[in-house]
Amino acid sequence: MEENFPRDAFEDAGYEAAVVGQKTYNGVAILSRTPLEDVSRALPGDASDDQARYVEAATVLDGRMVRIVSIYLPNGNPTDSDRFGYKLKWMERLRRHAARLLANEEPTVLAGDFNVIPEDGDVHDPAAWREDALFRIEVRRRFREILHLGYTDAFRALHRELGRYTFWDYQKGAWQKDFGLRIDHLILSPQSADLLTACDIDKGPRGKPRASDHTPIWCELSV
DNA sequence: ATGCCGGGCGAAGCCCGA
Repeated sequence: MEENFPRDAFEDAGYEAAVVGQKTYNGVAILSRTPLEDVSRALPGDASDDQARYVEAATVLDGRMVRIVSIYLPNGNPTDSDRFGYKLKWMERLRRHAARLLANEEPTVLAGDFNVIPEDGDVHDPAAWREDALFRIEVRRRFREILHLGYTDAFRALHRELGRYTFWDYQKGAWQKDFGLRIDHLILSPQSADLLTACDIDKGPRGKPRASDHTPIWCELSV
């Protein structure tokens, strides 16, 4: 819930926040050192969808409007449940909206937990994951459809190496064995891809006590 | 083919994640 978000702590640290949350389950946020404007709190295309999985905001940087979209894309497992259909529909809504965002011709970043493993090299054991909702061909196809609109996977644009992950399960010693997944992505519009100077995954936080099962991915855009 | 972790919720044990 937004009222439980530690807004004051972030303000003290110099950040404004755009937050969308719900009890127990989902939540997304954007933090910015510069004022946020034009905040959208839902992914268009289904007014009945009340899951807190989308927030979008713009801010002016160096006199130029920059737009950030923060998402928590549905997991979709099990694939024989309506959760999988919800994921596919959510991705189709995201594609439609991503197409519309291109018309702004702004530096735009689609960021977050996409729950999509793009390719074989993004999972330790592709064969074992083939039928999982994170790797099913229908899901990867929809992810590629978004890229093919003209977006760039920031990490893959700057790194050819395989086996670089953003998530490791808590179970079965996945972290110790480096059995991970690359499912958190920074997806850039042409105008932001033109400014991309660096992108990487920071494994440090995942190794700490009581860590999240995800670890940060970051990128740098420079004029 | 999942629930061996781990967190949230809420005060035990279920639900959920990926």
